[in-house]
Amino acid sequence: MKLTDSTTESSILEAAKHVFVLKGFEGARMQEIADEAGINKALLHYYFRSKDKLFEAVFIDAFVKFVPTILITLNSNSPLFRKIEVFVDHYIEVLSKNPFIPGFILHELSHNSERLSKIIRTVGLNPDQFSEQVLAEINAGNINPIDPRELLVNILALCIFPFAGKPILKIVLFKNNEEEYAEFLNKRKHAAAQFIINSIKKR
Amino acid sequence: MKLTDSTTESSILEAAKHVFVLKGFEGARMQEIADEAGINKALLHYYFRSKDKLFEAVFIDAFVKFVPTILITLNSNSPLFRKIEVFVDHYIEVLSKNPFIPGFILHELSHNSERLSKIIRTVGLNPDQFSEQVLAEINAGNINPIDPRELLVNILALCIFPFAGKPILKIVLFKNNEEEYAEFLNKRKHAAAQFIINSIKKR
DNA sequence: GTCTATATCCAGATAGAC
DNA sequence: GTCTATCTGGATATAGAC
Repeated sequence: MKLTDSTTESSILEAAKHVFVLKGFEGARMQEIADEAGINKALLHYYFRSKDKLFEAVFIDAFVKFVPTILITLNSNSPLFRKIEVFVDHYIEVLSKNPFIPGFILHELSHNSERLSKIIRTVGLNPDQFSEQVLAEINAGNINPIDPRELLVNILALCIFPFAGKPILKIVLFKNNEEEYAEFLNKRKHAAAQFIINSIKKR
Repeated sequence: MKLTDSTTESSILEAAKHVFVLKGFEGARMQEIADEAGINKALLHYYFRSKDKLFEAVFIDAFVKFVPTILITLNSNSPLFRKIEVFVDHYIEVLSKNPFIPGFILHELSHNSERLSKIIRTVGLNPDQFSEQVLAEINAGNINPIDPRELLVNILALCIFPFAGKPILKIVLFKNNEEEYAEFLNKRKHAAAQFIINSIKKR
């Protein structure tokens, strides 16, 4: 978009992303972002007019990076079971490297749905192709009948919830042990896919 | 706890709960809580010393009301399949009446895990009895092998995610139509339980 | 472009009358 | 207990020198 992709601008964006994702819009402080970017507050306002604008840039970036790929993968041409395996494995892997993104997106979306919903629509998420595929498999007698939207929500829930709910799950299941939780997530790449396929597979 | 359960105190708590749950700790304003309770800011500080204290009262109340019942139900004596059906139906029903609670608890827990994790431990959540039951069913050859913790997380994920992710799901799946989403959640009480049971049931 | 200094605003908290 | 008025700190944002 900009030709002058100065180091400053990108380091601001990087710092802002870090702070906003961790603290949320309301909890984030411009001072902290400035510190983390190694500059001062005034420069933040020079590059981005306001906290609002800076946040919007960060949110759009995170949203576009993490959400549409969901449907791109699910709308691909792979056979259904393989698609589910690949998706779950890939998405849990990505989220393991960005564990705070789900909570960030869900929270900000809940609290600014008016302002941010236009972003969602701009991206143009469409689950129709996935739905068609599911219905075709049902008609062919390969899987048990299920509302494709239910299946889609289930897949997303099983991937995302372990991250959004990490703080409490880690305590309840693993006495707050970080390594064990990481191992749990790793096993889950396979286990969650298997759980889904087991449920819909005709036997 | 207090003998003088004045109307004022309870109306403050009610207003505070409403505002905190909707806006989060950082987003909430004492002024808004005072307005909603029909009093002024000074009285808030008279009853609860600070915003922090008021928040803690609200959070504990919400947490104790919504989280431990999860495990009480799952640790009951019902047979596994019936237990899952009852739990899913009951929990989706409860959350339908308090749709913002999941996001509230998950978000605040993520951002104050140090301060709030003692609350979690105080409540004493223990999934062991549920785990035992699952393992017993596996050994008896009634269900397919599965890590009980995976199963627990899956059940919670399928119930909670549709609420935490409501803003985006409503747009992607139903073009933002509220009634259709409510109907989706209603069908889900049965569909989600069936999805789980299908997956673990030996056939 | 980058800084220091400052303006402006607003939220949490307190003082003190009633 | 409840109010009005006020203090105080901190956060966003701007002015203006370099």
